[in-house]
Amino acid sequence: MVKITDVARHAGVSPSTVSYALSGKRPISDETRRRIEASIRELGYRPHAGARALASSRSNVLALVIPLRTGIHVPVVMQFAVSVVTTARRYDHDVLLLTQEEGEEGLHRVADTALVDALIVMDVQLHDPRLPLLRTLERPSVLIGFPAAAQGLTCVDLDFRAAGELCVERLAGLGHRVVALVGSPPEVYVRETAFAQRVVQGFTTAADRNGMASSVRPCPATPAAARRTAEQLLREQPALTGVVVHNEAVLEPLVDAFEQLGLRVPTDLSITAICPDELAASLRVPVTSVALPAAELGERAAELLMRRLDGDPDVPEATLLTPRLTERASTAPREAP
Amino acid sequence: MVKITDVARHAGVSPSTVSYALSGKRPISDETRRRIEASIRELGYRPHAGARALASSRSNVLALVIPLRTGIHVPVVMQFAVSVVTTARRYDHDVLLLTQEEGEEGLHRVADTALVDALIVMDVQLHDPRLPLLRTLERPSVLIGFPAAAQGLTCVDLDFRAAGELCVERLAGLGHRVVALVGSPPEVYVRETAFAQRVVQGFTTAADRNGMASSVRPCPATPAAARRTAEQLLREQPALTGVVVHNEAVLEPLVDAFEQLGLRVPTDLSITAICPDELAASLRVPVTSVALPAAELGERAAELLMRRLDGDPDVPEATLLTPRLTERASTAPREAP
DNA sequence: TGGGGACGTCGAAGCGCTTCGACGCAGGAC
DNA sequence: GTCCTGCGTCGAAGCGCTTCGACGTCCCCA
Repeated sequence: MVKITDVARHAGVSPSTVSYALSGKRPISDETRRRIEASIRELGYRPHAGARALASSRSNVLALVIPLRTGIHVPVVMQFAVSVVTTARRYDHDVLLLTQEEGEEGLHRVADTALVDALIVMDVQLHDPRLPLLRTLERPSVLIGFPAAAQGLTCVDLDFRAAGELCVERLAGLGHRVVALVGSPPEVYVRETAFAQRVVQGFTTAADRNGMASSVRPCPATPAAARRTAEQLLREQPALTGVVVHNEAVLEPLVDAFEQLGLRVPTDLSITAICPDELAASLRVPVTSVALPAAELGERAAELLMRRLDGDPDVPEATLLTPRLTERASTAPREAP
Repeated sequence: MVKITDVARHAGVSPSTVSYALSGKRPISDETRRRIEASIRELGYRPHAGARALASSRSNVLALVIPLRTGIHVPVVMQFAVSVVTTARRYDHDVLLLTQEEGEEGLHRVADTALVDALIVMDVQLHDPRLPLLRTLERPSVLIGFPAAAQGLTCVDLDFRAAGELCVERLAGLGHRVVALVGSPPEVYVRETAFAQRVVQGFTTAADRNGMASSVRPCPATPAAARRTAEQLLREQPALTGVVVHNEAVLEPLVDAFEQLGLRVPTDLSITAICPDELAASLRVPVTSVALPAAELGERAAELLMRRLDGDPDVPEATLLTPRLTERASTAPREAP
């Protein structure tokens, strides 16, 4: 293994000079820098990560905690993770993958051993047991999702409340008066996943504001459940003409189910969804949707973390991305009755 | 930060004794060990990862390189990753996430800086440009997938050739004489992804062996493409009664398409697939399938790597998992003509 | 009864890097 | 001409841990 002393000798300087040339923390003459760079290239030098971490108390590694639970759309998690990795690399950092299964002990482990400099935590619950820990940890963290009490924590998320409202407002603008929300699987609400509840709030608020008849229905992530949900909705709200779907897994089967029950989309029934754009656009009937910007969320999270690591004093605590609705083929004005 | 010297003082022993108590590399009396453990607990000591890595030349971190490309089923990648992380943790290791985008430079970086002790590389191509690098790297690696020339490399994969054969043999056993393979998207074959080609080989071999009429058709990962493929197949092979699907994304739309074209599954058309069990089992018509054992592959890969890190001299180079077929509702004996 | 292990512990060296203080030197201000 | 300042570089200390060799003690066997 070639080390910094080898480079120093080869370039005719001291090890500290090589270190400063690499880090830029002290001025180095162009001439010297060039010699050092040449030596590094020639010898194929790579600084030892452990030695660096020990001496500088910086590992240049971020921890990313991903959820494993059911009811969470896997491609979204993946997109997010990839985006975090890509962004971290732009700032010369790497990403350590943790599963939620490891729990608080896992967070402690990687933080207290200085394996990582900072953490990104996904799938935050309204009353997440990890919050106190994250607050006391000596390393900064960014949460994806907003817990009930977010003070002192850096949080990033899509504004799901506004997303719910946006979907309803769109339907209202098209003249629909009776709407329903097909939500995430029941277990997601049971464990008080923040974003799911916010969608419900936004949906309800906007429906009330517009004087619409509305109902909310969680839905397990299976085609059979989708079909059952569609049947129940039509039975209980025969005048239903607008549906908001916040459940990636059943979006397609749900559309199919409605059509098999005799409703044409969008002629008889308008559908809007909150889901990744790729999914909405790829369906047989492309669905008008509010995008779930997983990649942007990942990027933002990583960037906020880098700012905090840089000691930036005014990193915003709350970052809510504004939802954007893309019109596709699943929405139309309500037919005159 | 509490360090090993603090623990040593608190327990009334020398730092080296604490270290040996922790690593078990030298015998320590029960009495002393207990005192040390108590001190560790009381002080909340966690060894500094960087210092450890520097002194022991072991970071206890594995690199996992995941593919980003199109045509690869995301949930499978995720399952695999989670399984690697879980298994690595069993052996007290963590996992650093790299994207394929980083390429050979990324491999070099994490290996040469001693950030990681070993690497797991997914989505290996038949003639993967990373192979020479992996061979010369001073750290062990395990590949998921078999390149054309695998000597000197530790590889793990499902036996896709056998999986292809198994699907055909099942159809043959049910009396089917005309079969087709709906494969992965064309780009997967273009870049010579090993597993896709092996399925084709197995399929063709078994079909020939059984004197069946057969055809192979790559299929883009969209419902529209699935429908088009179904139509073309029926046009070109009107006597078709058996289909093997090796393409997660189109499995469901393909079944739908066949049914819409007037074929009942399994009465008129038997279908077998190579895909994750969850997917096959969750469809409206549960599909007879050969499981893609992502979790098991991940576990095997991590375990092989741990053995190599332990210096085990006879770690097998090739590990091919035997495919298992699960009978479901999509296959039936061929109707008497 | 003496010698040789095994056991349990310690001290010191060193892993490869960063960083702090110091120092020589050139240039500008007076 | 002197003094000060800032630039560019060096040497040494030290980050927190592991590991090697050494040493004392005890026990067992000849």
